[in-house]
Amino acid sequence: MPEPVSATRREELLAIAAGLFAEKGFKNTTVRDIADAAGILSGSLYHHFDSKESMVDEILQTFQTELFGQYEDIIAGDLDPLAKLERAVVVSFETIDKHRDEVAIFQNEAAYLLTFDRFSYLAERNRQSREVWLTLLQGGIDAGVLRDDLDLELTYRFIRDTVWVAVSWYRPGGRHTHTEIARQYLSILLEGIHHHA
Amino acid sequence: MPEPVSATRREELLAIAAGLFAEKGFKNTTVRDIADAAGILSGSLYHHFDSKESMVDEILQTFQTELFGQYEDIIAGDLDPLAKLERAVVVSFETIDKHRDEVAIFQNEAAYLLTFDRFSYLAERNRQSREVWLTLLQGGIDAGVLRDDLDLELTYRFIRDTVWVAVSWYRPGGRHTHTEIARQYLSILLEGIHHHA
DNA sequence: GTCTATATCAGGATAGAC
DNA sequence: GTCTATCCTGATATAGAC
Repeated sequence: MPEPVSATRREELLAIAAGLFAEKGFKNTTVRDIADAAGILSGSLYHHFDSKESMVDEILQTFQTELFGQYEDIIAGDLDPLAKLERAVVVSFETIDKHRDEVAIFQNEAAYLLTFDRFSYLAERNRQSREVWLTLLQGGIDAGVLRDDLDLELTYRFIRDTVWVAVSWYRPGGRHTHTEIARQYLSILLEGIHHHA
Repeated sequence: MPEPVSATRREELLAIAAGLFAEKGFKNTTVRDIADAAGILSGSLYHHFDSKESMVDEILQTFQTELFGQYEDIIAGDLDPLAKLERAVVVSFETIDKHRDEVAIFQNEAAYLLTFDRFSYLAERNRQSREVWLTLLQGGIDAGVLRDDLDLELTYRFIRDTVWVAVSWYRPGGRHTHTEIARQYLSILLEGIHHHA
C-alpha cells in the first residue's frame, strides 16, 4: 500500500524540526519555533504528530536503522580486517555529510532523551555501536595488522569520539570533502602524527 | 583584604550548580533543582546571585582563567616542541579530571550560551584555544618531529576533539587514571594504531 | 541567609471551527 | 490541513517578613 501524499508533508516537517533540534537542542526548540519555520501555527503541528517527543523519536529511529544496517553489512562482508575498519570510518563520515542533523541530535541529546522510557532504545544503540567497533578492532588485532599493546576500550572510545564529534564543525561545501576528512583522519589514526625520519 | 565567610557558601552553591549544569544541561536545570540540591528554596538563591546566567558565567570564567594560564605557561616554557605538545595533552586530561563539570559545561553549552551577548567571550576563548594548538603543532612541524603532510586545521580539530570529548565518559575512579588515558591517547595520536611488523 | 508568597511569562498541548 | 482560542503547567525572578 502506497504512502499517502501527506507523508511528504510529514517528512518536510520532520526535516525542519531536525534542523532546529540539531542547531538549538531539543529542549531549547519550541513547537512554536518549528511551526514558525514551517509557516504554520503551533496547534497545526498536532495534526501530524502526537508531541514534540514523537518528532525527535521518528527522526532518530529512521536514521539509526539506516546507519546500523550499513555497519552490519561491513562486518558481514568479505573485506580484510583493515579495510573493514577503514570502510566503517568512511561510512561514518559519509553519514555526517548526509545526515548531519540526525547525527548532531543523537550526539547532543541522547543523554537527555535517555531519561525518558520511550527512548531507552538509544542505550541499546550505544551498546550496539560499541560492539561494532570492538569487533572491527579485535579483527584487526587478531590478523596482526593492528597494535595489540593498547587498551581496547580506550581505543574504541578514541575512534568513536573522533568520528562523531566532527559533526560539531563539519559543514558540506567547506574546505574539505567528507571523503578527504575521512582520509586524513584515518591517516592520523593508523599512522600517527609523529614524523619518522 | 580576606574573602568574606559567605564566599565559601557562594562557592558551594556554584559547585552544586555546576554539577547539575554538567549533568542535565544549563537550560534543562531549573533554579529549583539547584536550590533543592543545596537544601534551600529557589528564592533564596537570588540572595547570592543575580540570575541563573550569572551562575554559569562565574563558573566558566574562573575555570577558563586557570586553564588558559596553564597553556600559556607551556608555550612560554623551554620544553622541546614535542614535549610541549605532550604536556598540553596531559594538562587537558588533568583538567578533565579536576574540573569535569566545568569542561562538560563548556563543551555542551557554549553553542547555546554564545547566543547571549554576555557570553561572547566564549568565542574569544575558542579562538585562543585554536591558537594554542596550532602554535604547538607548527612548532613540532618546524622542528621536524611532526608530519608535514597533514592538513594543519584538520589535525588541530582532531586533537582538540579527542581531548575534550573524553569528558563525556571519563569518571575519576574508573578503570584508568587520567594519566594513563593521556598516555594511551598520546601513543595513538603520535604513533597510530597500525601495527608495523 | 533563608523563607513565604506571588507576579509574570513561556511552552506543550487540546478542542472545535473553517 | 490549518487556524482560533485557550488551558495548564512549570520556570525565572521579585518583595518583604523572619
